[in-house]
Amino acid sequence: MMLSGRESGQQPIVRRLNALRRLSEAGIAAINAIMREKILRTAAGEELASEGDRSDTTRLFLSGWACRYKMLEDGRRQIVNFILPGDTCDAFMYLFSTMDHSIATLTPVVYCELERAAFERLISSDISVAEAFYCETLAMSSIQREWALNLGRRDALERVAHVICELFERLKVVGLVERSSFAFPITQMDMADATGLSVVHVNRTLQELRASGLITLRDRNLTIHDFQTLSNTAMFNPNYLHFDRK
Amino acid sequence: MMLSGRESGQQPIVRRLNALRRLSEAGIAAINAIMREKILRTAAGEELASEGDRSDTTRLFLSGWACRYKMLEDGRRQIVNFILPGDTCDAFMYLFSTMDHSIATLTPVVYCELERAAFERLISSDISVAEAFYCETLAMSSIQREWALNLGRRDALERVAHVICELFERLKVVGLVERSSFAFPITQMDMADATGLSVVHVNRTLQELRASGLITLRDRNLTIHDFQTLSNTAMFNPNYLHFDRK
DNA sequence: CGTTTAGTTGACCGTGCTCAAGGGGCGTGG
DNA sequence: CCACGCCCCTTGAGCACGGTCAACTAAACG
Repeated sequence: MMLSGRESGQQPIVRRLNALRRLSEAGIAAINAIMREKILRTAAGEELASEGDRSDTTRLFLSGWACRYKMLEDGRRQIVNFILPGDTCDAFMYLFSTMDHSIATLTPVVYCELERAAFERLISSDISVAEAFYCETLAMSSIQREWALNLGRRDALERVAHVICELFERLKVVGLVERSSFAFPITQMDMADATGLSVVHVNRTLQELRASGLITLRDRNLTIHDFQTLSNTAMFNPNYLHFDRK
Repeated sequence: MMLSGRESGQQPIVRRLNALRRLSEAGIAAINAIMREKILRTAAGEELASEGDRSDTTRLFLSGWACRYKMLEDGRRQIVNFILPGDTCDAFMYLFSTMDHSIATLTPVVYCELERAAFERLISSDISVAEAFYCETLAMSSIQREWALNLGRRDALERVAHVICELFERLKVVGLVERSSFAFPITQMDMADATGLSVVHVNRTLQELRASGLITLRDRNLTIHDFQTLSNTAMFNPNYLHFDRK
């Protein structure tokens, strides 16, 4: 599928929002304008927000990977979502008093930070922008539902395959996939916490996927050799990502 | 905790929204007014919406239980959320072209159905109403995250205990708990699909909870004898429900 | 009454966990 | 420059949590 010239040159925030809902030219301009304001850089392994914190700032992720996670008192951790370039983090979260989960970077990250007022100004400037951010919030919710299905009803092989398929589709939309290959910067530990498995079992599962020739994962780079078979194994249906741009 | 007179007499939609975010008097009036329009009744086991459908109507649940669920091709089912009296179903979902999950009633249900236009009129009539519905959408998202933690990192006993604690708190807010007892109309099969366990194991787990004196479950009625211990075993932290009414 | 649906129990088994040990790569400091 | 420590990946062995299969009971319902 070819991308139109209008899309392929855009930065990830615009690409993603535009995949969720068609942005107007004015909307794109407004987003690009605000993006020049406050750009921050963070190292890997930093906690950007913690459960219990106040939640006043919205973050627009430009590059790098992060995750949302929750922990149990005894140290068990569950990653509930990955945050990828183009993702918006905690739009509207300021309506609640506190964060119900934490956010940590998995790699060095570059993002644009917006105070509540700046974000509200942005969404009130253009209806298509507002709707796109609503869609982004709903899409996060939809991904959470799919993850519940993943964690509750898929076995180890299916789970790992499913996470890989999701990452592939999400990265593709923001232009970070090149001939079925993409940077895959997370550790097997992170993968374990995302799939509800142990590190040891994730290791064995990845080897199974490698042995059957479906993927190559080397030097933090993942190549999908047979997406059809991989997505069949995972019973992956991309509809829940809502990249249909109604 | 005593409820003020203003709250205890309200119907569940107002009680729940008001727990998420303080409603204005005008907002409460607007909700009560619209609630007189189109009230529908459905039997148990009916599918209200199916994955892939268009999603134009918002439903406000007045009584009975329903669930959101997703299925895999081979029949495995995961309940991703319960829908209880006072819950709003698919506000803003019309921004997407299709449903990413299905909704089915677990008991006979009474709800108010709003077309997109009617819902948009409602939220544009009062800012506190609009914000309360935004909060409702965000709260659903937060519950999904907690469920991912539940499914990924808690063992069987903890999972079942956690679901019971959540239902207890959510029903309490809408006034459906009486001295630690509440109607518990779902089957062990439903519980299994919500916790990612098998029916057999849910049965054994419930018996374990009964044997340790934490709960009584008989005739579709559940009593919690020791909420403190139950919520400790579940590592239940009610913050994620966001009943803090910032 | 027969049929269906929900709950219960037992026996066996398998997926995935735990524990443990070892290897490779890389950064840091002596 | 090498030694050391740390992080991440890998592999093996044993085990346990929870699944599957099957049978039976009880209640609900036509």
